[in-house]
Amino acid sequence: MQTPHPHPEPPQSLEQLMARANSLAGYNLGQLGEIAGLGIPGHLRREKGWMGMLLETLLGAKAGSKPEPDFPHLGVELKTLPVDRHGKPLESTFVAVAPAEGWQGVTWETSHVRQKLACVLWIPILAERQLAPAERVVATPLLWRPNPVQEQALRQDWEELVEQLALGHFDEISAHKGQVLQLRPKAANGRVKVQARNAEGQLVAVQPKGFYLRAHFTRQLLAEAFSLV
DNA sequence: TAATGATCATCT
DNA sequence: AGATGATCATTA
Repeated sequence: MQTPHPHPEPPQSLEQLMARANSLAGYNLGQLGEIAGLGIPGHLRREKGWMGMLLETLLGAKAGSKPEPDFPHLGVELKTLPVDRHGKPLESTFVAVAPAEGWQGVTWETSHVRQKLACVLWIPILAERQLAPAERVVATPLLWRPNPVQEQALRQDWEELVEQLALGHFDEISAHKGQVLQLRPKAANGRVKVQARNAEGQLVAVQPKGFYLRAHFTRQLLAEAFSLV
């Protein structure tokens, strides 16, 4: 096992990326934050993306806000996943923004959701809320591609949700829709608005939304990967 | 402003 | 407890 490097270059191969990811398992975030030379917050109330940014740094992902996979050369998206002591996800997982307009002609095959989920490096982190960030522990990583059953479930939800968006129901869709994929607010706050067209074609100001994976979906994909089957 | 990284806070 | 709706930091 290698020792984590503070600021590695982007990995040149999938094998190198996985070797790095495996080398982080077992460390707590206090140790890793120190290795990376980052400040370690006492809580994540104001730094909700801190765990994700830390893992990006240690794995050599491109920092910043580019609309690209975290490892473009490898086609791999990095996602940290907070889990409880049993490995059960504690939160849903943000996937992609849902544009308020322009859905006509968009298909699942070319969708950002499918592209983002084509190949994901999941880094589960024991992150129960009672644990301070420094005490949270990195678990065994999982390189995942949707199997046919999973992709079909994602596709079905995506098509149902996008149909509603295309029909002008952006502002009416709640998080209750979708078995594995849902739409939820995704904005700095409730005053942020974007323009959408309603069912009558009128321009209306709506709160931005994003696609999220339900926790039971990520729970199942972890279970399938790590169980005996 | 819009994209990245997500978790928080509250209600049921 | 679990899920929904709301929110926070940073960067280009």
